Amino acid sequence: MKIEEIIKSTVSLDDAKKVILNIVYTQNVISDRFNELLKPYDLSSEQFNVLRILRGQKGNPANMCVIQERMVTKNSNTTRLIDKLLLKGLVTREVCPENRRKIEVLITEKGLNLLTELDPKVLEHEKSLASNLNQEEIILLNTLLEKYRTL
Amino acid sequence: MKIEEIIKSTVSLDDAKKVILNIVYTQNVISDRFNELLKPYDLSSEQFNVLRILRGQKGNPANMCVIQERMVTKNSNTTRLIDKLLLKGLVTREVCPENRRKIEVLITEKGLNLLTELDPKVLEHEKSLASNLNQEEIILLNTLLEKYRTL
DNA sequence: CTACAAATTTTGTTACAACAATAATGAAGA
DNA sequence: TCTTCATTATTGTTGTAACAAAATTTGTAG
Repeated sequence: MKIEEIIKSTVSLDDAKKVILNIVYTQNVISDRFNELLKPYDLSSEQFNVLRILRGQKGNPANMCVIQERMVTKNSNTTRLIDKLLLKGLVTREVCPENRRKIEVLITEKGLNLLTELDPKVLEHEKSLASNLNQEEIILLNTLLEKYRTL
Repeated sequence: MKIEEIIKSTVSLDDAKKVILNIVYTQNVISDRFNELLKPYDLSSEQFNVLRILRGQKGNPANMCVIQERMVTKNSNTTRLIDKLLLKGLVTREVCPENRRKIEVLITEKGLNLLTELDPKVLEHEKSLASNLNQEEIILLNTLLEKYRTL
């Protein structure tokens, strides 16, 4: 469905404007579907994102700074995000002994198991969204988006 | 900058995953810049969006349903959004006489003037974002995004 | 060794999003 | 007319986002 129909625009839109609407709207579609996927697990997409960053650390602890800079959507209060994960027993949090300003966050077995359970569903989500584009088009889309946001 | 560098990923990512990250991240870039633009005017992007919908009505009032379905990002509580615009004197709100369940929202002179003031800045924002792509690439990007989100 | 600046995280506050529950009105049928 | 259902909008509640201010620890210049 074209973006003009979606927002029921009566006038035809400039292409530069359309790109913005298309990106914003497509992001909403992605998020909505992803939140739907996560809902049964009582996990927000941000929380999931942090868990995956922690798994990517392969046993090394991550401090708040590291987590923040690896998040797609930078979130000013990582502390409270970690609080939630702590409550669910999905991560541990300890003061770093070398530098007591820092905090070491680690994913727990329970967190790892949850991710393992989610992995196939997330993969399916990613593949299903991209299923209307062939490999070449996907690569092209990546290139264009990267080029688009370069200032 | 490539999306892998941005999220400081150590492993190389699948293209289907990269598309998602690219769309989400690009949307963040767009929003951040747009909010920056609106900040001096004490207007949120949602509020701006509603004002533009109202101007698009060309004098005809819009009720809540109409506003909602034309918003790019559907927002469950349009009522409170309109409340804010009312407080600033940018819109009027009245009960529809034909059907008293409905509400007629209209943009005021003040609202129209604000939009007129913003128009060139918004245009500049749109053009500047798209400035790294030529016309052909922009159209291609629109096509690919539309195709991408089709289920 | 003290004082001051930088780095890192936490907390407070305000506003907004999501979702369900409620209210108000209208429409249609027994 | 009365009941019931559908439509439209508002409100309540809970959680989260944004942003600034504060707190804690470290490094360093005098």
